[in-house]
Amino acid sequence: MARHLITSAIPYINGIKHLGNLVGSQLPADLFARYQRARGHEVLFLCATDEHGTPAELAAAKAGKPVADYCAEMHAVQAEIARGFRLSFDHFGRSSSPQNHALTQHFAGRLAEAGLIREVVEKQVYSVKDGRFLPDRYIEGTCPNCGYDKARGDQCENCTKQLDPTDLIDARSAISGATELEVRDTKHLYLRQSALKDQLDTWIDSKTDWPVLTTSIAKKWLHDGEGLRDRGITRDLDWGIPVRKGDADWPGMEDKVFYVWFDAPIEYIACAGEWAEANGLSEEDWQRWWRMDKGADDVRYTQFMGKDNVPFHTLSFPATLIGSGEPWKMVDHLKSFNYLNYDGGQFSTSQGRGIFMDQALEILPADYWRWWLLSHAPESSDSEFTWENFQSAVNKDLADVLGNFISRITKFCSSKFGEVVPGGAGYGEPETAAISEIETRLKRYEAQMEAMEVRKSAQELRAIWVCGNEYLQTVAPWTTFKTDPEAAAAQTRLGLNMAHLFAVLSAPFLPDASQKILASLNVDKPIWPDDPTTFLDRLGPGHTFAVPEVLFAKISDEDREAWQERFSGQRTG
RNA sequence: GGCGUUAUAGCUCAGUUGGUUAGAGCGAACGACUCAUAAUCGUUAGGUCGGUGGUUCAAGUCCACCUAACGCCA
Repeated sequence: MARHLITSAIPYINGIKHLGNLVGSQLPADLFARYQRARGHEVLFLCATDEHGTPAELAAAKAGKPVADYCAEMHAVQAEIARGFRLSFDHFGRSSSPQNHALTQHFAGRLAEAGLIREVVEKQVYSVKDGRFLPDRYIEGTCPNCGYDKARGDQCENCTKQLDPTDLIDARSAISGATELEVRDTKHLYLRQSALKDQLDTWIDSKTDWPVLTTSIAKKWLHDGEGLRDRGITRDLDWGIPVRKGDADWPGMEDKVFYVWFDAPIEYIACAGEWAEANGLSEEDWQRWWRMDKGADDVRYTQFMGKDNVPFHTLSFPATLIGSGEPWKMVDHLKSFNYLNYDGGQFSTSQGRGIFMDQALEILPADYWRWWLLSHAPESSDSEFTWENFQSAVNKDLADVLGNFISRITKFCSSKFGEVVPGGAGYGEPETAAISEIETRLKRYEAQMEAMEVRKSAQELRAIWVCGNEYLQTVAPWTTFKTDPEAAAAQTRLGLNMAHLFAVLSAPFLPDASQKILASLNVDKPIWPDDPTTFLDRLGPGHTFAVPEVLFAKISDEDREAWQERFSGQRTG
């Protein structure tokens, strides 16, 4: 039994994510986690919310709530939606957890001891009235370029020009409106990533099985221009993890917090600690997943993320781990995704364009979205969501091919033999042929799932469903029944066993539908069909079942048009 | 303006290290079946692989230039 540590990129706290975000990390990670569990492996699947930083503070201010309260509420909302999509996290943590505070401070301390932190004095805008330094985007004023009077210190939203806070005319604090601003010296910490460049380079080179997309991004950051640059890891904010050197104070850094990019990936580890705590487990129980010296040497660690996150996972986070000098588990496999486009443009959180996770669940059950998104995952390049494509794929694949198969075989059996698996003859030549075909495809399905080839896995799974319809069409038990009921009984028996097989194989993609089929077939402990020949004989004569409700309703043209209309503009509420 | 990505049948996409008649699903046409959610199964049609030139015995697959779309940065 292998051990799989699986993490999905952690979604930012300020609002509900769209389907592009979902398919870019959480959903394929869930597919992989469910598959590995189904194969009987030990899995720890972790995700969390990324809660620190300026956008969280701004969103909280906009909502008129203390930032801690806002984050707690949004975490609950995101957790609920994740459950709605059947994302099977072993724990859905928070980067603001006590565990992450402690661990982030611990790493900073280790890095400082190793001489990998340097202090830099910078000039930054200070608001006397607010009594604090202001991040660039907390400063408003008139744009020197276009005259827009609500330009921010980092960029003018009106003319999109990049700005420095000192460029603004009549600059004021976005918090209080105070105009008494001055530029003061402030001290920040930088992680000396450049000192780790060679070690990172060697480490990347050892990952010969990584996709080119991934290694080329990493290599580009390592070698372009001056090479890997040091990065600031602190900020002048209230909301975040206080800068400390392990357990000790960090002189001169009293009012600072760590920058969100530094503490967010550390949450992958801290989340395991949260998981242990939530389940009444010990330190050792989570450390055996993360510490090479405490049992993690046989763990296979896979990360899922969108392509924009690759540099953080291939360089910044590994720099933290390597720099600590401690034996932390490093990522083995890194699966990155491109972007999903929406009807000719991009999904956009800031512009409210596209379909958001909560809205998706309002109109259709999770399985519909899971199937379409996974079978069209943007793996090799960006891919495109259109309502027409969604409608036809869902109707054809789910309703016609899988749903109808379950329906026709259970109803046929029910009408001729009752709701019980019939006995009759043994399997003959057509049965052997069908089973052999399924076996071939099953091996391919398993290989694609192991390789995390999401689209190809979906394709192969669908082909397996088709085998069922093909078999029924070939042997035609409804005709056989008229002349040879014994043979028809055997054909029906295999059909029902195929339904069982399909349910088990489909579970990673379609957890709800799979569960419904298994329930109607009276199977409570599904096992993986390592040997299809014996598996397709598991439901023996006399085993009872019940005809299930229709598994997948079709999407009508009217529905599609209504949704197309509803989601054509910006999200309003 | 710089960098990068993409450009394959009507649509959404596969095409490993260059090698026989370029593939899948949907859609279309025709046929079979009637157990089933007017579902299913089979057959067929459809592409000078964005354009031009080059390397090679051989290029969708490598190189150069061009065009278009998109993305990142400035």
